[in-house]
Amino acid sequence: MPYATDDILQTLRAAREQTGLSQRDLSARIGVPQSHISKIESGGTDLRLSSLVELARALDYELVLVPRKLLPAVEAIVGGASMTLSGETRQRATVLNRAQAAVARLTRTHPDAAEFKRLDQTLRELANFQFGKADLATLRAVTDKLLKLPTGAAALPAAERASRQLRELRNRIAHALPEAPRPAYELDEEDDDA
Amino acid sequence: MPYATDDILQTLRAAREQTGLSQRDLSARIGVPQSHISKIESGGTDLRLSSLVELARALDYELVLVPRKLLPAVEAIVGGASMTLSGETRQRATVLNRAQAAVARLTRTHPDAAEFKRLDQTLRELANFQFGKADLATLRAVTDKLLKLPTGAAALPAAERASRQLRELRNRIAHALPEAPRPAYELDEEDDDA
DNA sequence: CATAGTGATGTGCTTAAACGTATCATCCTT
DNA sequence: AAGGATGATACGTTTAAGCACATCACTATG
Repeated sequence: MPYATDDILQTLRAAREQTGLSQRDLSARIGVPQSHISKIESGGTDLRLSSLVELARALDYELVLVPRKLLPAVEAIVGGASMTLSGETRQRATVLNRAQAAVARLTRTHPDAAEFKRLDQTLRELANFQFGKADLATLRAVTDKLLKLPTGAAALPAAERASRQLRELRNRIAHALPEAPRPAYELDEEDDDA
Repeated sequence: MPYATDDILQTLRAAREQTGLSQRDLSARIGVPQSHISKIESGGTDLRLSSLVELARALDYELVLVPRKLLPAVEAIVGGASMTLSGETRQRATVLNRAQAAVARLTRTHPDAAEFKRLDQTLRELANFQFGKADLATLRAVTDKLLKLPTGAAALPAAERASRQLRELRNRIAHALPEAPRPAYELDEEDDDA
């Protein structure tokens, strides 16, 4: 049943994909089953206002009632057609998201470790940048390391190494230096390259 | 249950009052009982998205999903706090609304009469003005005449008179002339004054 | 005072949203 | 080929929105 509310649902889906969240991620965030998110996004259900607002806020959106006369002005700001974002941008969002999740997990097991707060802060700063394929690979590799980290106290040195690598990445991008002095994805002792 | 959707409902109510519609008018327009409108506006129900959109459109509003980052910019345009409008503005909206309804009724019974289309056009133009107490009284009086008009063909001369009076009113306001040459509410042969 | 229009409430019925849980086909990545 | 993650569907239960009809107190208006 194609309601006249299609663009809202489309915006919702675009917003979710833009932030690199899966339907399951989002559903977990607001405490509903994934099946529900799917039904909503495909227009198979007629959302209640409270649900819509909750959903929108989880994606950092807000629901606004706009007089028709002012619609063009507002759409000029918001960007009317919710642009389909490039695959690269999506990958970047996804990996950043995974990294934050990994740090969050580690923080839960080590609430005392200051290194994790520093890591989280670095990740937030990285979220403001637009970076290339090599940078993406670096972030992806570091994230994988963080995800595989055991929850024991022995993880701290590895975490510190990851933290340092991410700060270097941030600084390089921030200062727009040409390229990494040595391959960015040569992270550790073991594996050497893609 | 004070949802986080209060401002939306408040905007809805403000929009309705601004256009001079009663809950019954609005309910008739979108085909729901008045009790439902009341429950909605008082936050006693959790609207479905389709209903909300329908309601908003009936009031010439549109529902838009705005990224939090752009919220200040959008609110600057829309006017954030839905200003409580003065009682005079409300009366003006109400009477204009009644007048349009009266003309619409007459048009239905006389689809051929060009005078009614002219009347409707004049009313639309008047809607763009801000007018004082005397003008309001004039409009109110003419509207009452139109409302009491029989549906027979004999109504045409009276309609023509009303049309002329409204055009004079519009011209006077548009050109900001000091005041009506003769009391605006001396409309017809019969009654003489308030 | 009577009448008409306003918004707020109440009661009952039908339908569907919300939710839990589970399965499915499809992609990638290993 | 095996593995994990993705989004789309299905089924059953509970709760409430939507709707209709009816009443109420309040306020202007004649």
